[in-house]
Amino acid sequence: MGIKERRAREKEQLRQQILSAARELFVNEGYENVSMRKIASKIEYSPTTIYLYFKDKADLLDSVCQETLLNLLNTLEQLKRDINDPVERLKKSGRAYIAFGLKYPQDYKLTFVVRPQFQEGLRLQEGSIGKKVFDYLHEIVSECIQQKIFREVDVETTGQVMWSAVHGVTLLLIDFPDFPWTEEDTLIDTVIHTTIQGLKA
Amino acid sequence: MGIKERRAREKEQLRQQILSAARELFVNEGYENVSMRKIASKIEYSPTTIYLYFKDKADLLDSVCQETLLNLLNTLEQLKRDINDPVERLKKSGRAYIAFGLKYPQDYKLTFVVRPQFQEGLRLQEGSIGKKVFDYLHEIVSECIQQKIFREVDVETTGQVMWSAVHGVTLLLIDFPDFPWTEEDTLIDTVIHTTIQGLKA
DNA sequence: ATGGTATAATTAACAGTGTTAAGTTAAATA
DNA sequence: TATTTAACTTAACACTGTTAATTATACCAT
Repeated sequence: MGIKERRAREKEQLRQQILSAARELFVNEGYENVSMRKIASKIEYSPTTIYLYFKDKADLLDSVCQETLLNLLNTLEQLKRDINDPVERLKKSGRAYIAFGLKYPQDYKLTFVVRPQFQEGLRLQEGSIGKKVFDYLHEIVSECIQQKIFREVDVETTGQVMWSAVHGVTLLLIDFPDFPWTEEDTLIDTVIHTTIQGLKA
Repeated sequence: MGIKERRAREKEQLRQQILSAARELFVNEGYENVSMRKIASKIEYSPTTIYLYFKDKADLLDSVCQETLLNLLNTLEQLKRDINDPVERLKKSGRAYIAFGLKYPQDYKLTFVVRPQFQEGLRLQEGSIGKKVFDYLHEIVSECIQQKIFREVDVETTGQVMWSAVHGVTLLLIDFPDFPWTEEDTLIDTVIHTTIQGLKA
């Protein structure tokens, strides 16, 4: 009975091999400049083998991004345990989100900029990791409103405003590293602080 | 002596024809889904003719982008003349900026996301239109601070915070069109309003 | 151990891409 | 009218993602 399991294990192993080859190439050379043949040759399989494990190139990208999202989610969940005050949690979470983006800039862009472009009609599916990340943000914001710390704007909008701010500054810092930014941490803190203040007022 | 001029005029005319055919296709079908052959057939020339006028497909998109950025700049300059109150001007400018991004998502992404990545070490080039757009923002923010409407944060940081907000929401709306956003205009207004409030407080 | 079977991986091919080199047509000059 | 020059097209190359058909491999029952 162990044979089927070993087989499944081997299959999973190859899947992971494809996945990590794809990530490395996507990150280093850009999604568009990476062909299925290039990925295949990296792992020394024929190009079509990949199609036995992933529907198409976009699906492969999607799987790579799911992994990234999972990493992000874990980073955030870690914070939830340690902090009680919702505003403080929101601040720290925002910082953590941005820090994650800056630590893995190419993975961040792959997930939040490239993937949507090539996975047309991508929505936040129920149960998906992306949904969970957003739910996490949603939850904190929700608490801030319940405790009457934020003014009465509906939860959805408030969360989306917060997301816009952190997403925006993350991408700007990634894409224009040579721009004369004010000191990085200052900028990040000011973005978060300003947004939170704006939501209070 | 008029012949050379007529020829030059005709050449410029075809260049414009290519440009506007490309714009229309890029806007309607997305840069990735538009082939050189498709553009060529739209203007009833052979595909290779385009290469007599533009270096490659990226250059074609770049030219489209420059034109539209110029439009944006003109739109903003118009606002400057019509509105006196700096806060009101900032609001309207933010909305115009976002509206531009949503109308020409490929242009916007090319300028502010894709190009910086592939032209490593690229700053907003001195004299470029992108730079001028940022300078414009800088100028308004500067006035808001001078008039003591905004709290005392230095001009650079304030401008960058504002940019982060509009950049963020623009990209999110472009990249996740199927996300369950609150009504688009509501979100945009709230982002701008929140950021401005946060900068006042 | 051998024949059959399911599964995994490959080869060959299609229709399309951006782009270049070579060839052709048309127009302006001498 | 012949020649030069500019504009444009044809044919081709080296790719791309992806599918159908085919081969090789590993397992199972006899």
